[in-house]
Amino acid sequence: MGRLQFHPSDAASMTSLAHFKVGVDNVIFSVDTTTNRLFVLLVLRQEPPFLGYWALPGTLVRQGESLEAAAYRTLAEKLQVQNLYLEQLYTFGAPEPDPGNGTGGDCVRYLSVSYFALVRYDDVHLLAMTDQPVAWHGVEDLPPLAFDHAQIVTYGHRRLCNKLEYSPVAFEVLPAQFTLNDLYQLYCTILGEQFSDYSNFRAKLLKLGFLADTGQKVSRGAGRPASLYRFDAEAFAPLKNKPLVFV
Amino acid sequence: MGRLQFHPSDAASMTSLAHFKVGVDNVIFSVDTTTNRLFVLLVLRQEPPFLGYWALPGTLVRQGESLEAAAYRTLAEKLQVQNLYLEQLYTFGAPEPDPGNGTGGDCVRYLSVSYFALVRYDDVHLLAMTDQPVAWHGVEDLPPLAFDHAQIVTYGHRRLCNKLEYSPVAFEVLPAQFTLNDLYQLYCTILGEQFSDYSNFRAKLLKLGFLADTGQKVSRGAGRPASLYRFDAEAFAPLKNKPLVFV
DNA sequence: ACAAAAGTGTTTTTTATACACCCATGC
DNA sequence: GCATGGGTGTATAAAAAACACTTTTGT
Repeated sequence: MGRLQFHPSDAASMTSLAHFKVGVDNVIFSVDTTTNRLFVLLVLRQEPPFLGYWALPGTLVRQGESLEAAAYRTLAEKLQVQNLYLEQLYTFGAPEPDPGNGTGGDCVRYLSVSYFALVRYDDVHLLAMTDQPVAWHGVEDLPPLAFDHAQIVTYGHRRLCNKLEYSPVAFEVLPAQFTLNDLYQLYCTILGEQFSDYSNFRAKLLKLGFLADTGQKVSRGAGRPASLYRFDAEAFAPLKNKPLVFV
Repeated sequence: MGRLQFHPSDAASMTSLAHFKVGVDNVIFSVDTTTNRLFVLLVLRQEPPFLGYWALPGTLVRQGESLEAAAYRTLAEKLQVQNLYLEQLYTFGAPEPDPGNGTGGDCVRYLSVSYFALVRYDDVHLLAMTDQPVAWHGVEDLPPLAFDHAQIVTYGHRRLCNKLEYSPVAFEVLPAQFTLNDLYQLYCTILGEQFSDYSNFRAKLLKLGFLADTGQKVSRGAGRPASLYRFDAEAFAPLKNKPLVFV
């Protein structure tokens, strides 16, 4: 991918260049469709700084490892999940404030590339095998986070809302068969309450033509049983890359 | 900004971590409103690799320098411009393919953070004082670019199109006073020809209410003189952060 | 029977789109 | 006058939004 137009042989300014370690931080969202809560995955730090604070799962990039590979590696240590598609979010790389020890800017700097994803809640198994606690936290109810991870989560949430509106990510997160109300609740959970009338939401989604009625019904407590639908990827294919709006 | 949850004291895996130099590459767009051409700023490389190829202006990040600062610094060396607002585009950081010299992954890696901006053509003065040629190139007519800069330009163009549709960047690029046709031509130049009827474009923009008629007229050759408008930032303020669509 | 949830339809209001047509100026 | 570009309006279609109403179940 992208490289630079400078090179090690460009020795003139070499001495003053910054040395970096590069890390990746993952903002992994999930929705518990039974309680309708939006969660983000956090780990409990076991070392300073920010010992005892919750933080986004991340790691430093190793030799020969791509950024994405590093992101996937950290997650593989903490959870088992199917269909994980990470998307790059933002790169934070301000120099750390000079600690005042007179070493100047000569020390190693840290740069953080953040990735985000939305995963199906039921497909995730959190791994307790590591000594580092891992847990879902409701985004509306986050503890104080290490570093500026709270901002990163906010940034990721905004990106998630946007994605939801113009791409069919919702169907990667719902079970294979779902009711239209499930779908509606999911949108409400992520986008907030007042984004559309349920009745109009129904009509709009059905008219798009990529929701196939399976014929099966499901009854949840009182009330009329709902039809179970599935996402028809083939019917959706021609709409790909179109600027269609889901809500 | 963002940092990591690991730290130099985490020495266990230290040995296998990658060392990075970090560079920034700028995708600077501009529109020549007289010829209606979309340009991107390129520099001619004077050193290998890709000697003699055109490339995006970039530099390596120095000690104590933020990513953005580095991006602005490179540009300051190559052009004088007012109102330059860089926006982060993407971070490319795949490990370079092993050169096969047996050094393994132990060498320094390069990571590129790209930024993009749209600048007012008339506000730019290209600086020839440097030994490196700098020039505008039409995006529809690019020479072969160094590294994968062609992809970065494509990526930036897509981002520019999106920005144009939901934010008032166009007015940062037009002169303070402009005709509605100027505005229309600008949109055509960036988005491509068939995006909207001129007449409907007019009506839509005027109804939004943040274009103030200055009362002045300008006559350009034959035809009825056009009204000069200006962007009314105050009238636009309440629409900020709204998902309004410009076209 | 009644409440609850699913699903359908109707009405009203905006937007989008495609034009036709009038206006003011240079030549 | 008439070609040229600026500017206004209209007619049609589509979409968004609000909400009334019917259907089918559990209790």
